[in-house]
Amino acid sequence: MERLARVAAAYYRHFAAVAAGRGLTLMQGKTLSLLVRPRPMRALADLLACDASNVTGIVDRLAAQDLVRREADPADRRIKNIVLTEQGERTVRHIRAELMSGLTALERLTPDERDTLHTLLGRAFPETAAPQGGTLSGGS
Amino acid sequence: MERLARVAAAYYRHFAAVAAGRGLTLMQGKTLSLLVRPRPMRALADLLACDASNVTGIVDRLAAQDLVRREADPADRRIKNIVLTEQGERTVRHIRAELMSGLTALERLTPDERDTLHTLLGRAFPETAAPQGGTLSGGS
DNA sequence: CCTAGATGGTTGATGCCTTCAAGTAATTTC
DNA sequence: GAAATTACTTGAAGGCATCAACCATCTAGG
Repeated sequence: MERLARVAAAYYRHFAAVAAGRGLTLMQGKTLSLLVRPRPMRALADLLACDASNVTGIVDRLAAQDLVRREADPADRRIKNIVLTEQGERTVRHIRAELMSGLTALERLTPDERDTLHTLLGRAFPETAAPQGGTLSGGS
Repeated sequence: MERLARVAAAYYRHFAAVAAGRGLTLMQGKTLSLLVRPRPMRALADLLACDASNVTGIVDRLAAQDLVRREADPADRRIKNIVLTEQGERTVRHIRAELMSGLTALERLTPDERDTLHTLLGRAFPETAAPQGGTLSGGS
């Protein structure tokens, strides 16, 4: 329980450090890694669990670094879809790679143990079951 | 791995919500719950993994709400020990209680499973082994 | 069609956290 | 006792969180 708090803190610090290595903040890194496919601002706000007005600023800063682009939605002109630029995709790949390489944590467990861990976390926190915002498995 | 990210996020949101219920921010709540016993500012900075200059402001705000008090250290007059006021102790108790009651998560597991989870997390993240900043077990 | 209401996004204000650089006071080291 | 450390504070600049207000657009009801 308390260990969980520490693990959570360690994870966040690690992520923030990796993002900082590329001149990004935690939220900017999180946002980038959500953009495996284009998403409207509103979707980002939901996934980041923050106010929509907040996303405006975050995307502004990402766009200022040319990592992201706003694209008008043809079907609904209110919507702006956020898309990774090529540089943005490169950055995401790098971040993901560093996240993994730095996270030797899970390699200290056997595959069986990893599976157990995953199952237990899933049982304990069913509400974290991945809506559809995952980094993979985009069943359209 | 990705599940870990979600669990971490969920944990933080929960903590922040509980703190907000008492008019506190996440960092203020964290700080309060570290004060099971008096600690110098520097120790708080280390435990919170943030800059010392930061703690000044956090403690200022807690002190302004009369939850915390600065006490001069008799042995080293540079040091200011931060102590919970009575109201601060009440607040900590409430926060801790709400944290537990809201966290039915672990009750979804059997004691055996809880133990396994704890062990696995400990093996995967040995660096989170609890220096001595815990909320209990203060073996002086 | 056309008004009323909901929805997507932006802006502005305020407050808190974060990082950095600089500064004061007290302690340690030589 | 001078020099280097250490504990804490201050100030400036940037980012995130929350809230209220605001346009533009879409959707419903008449």
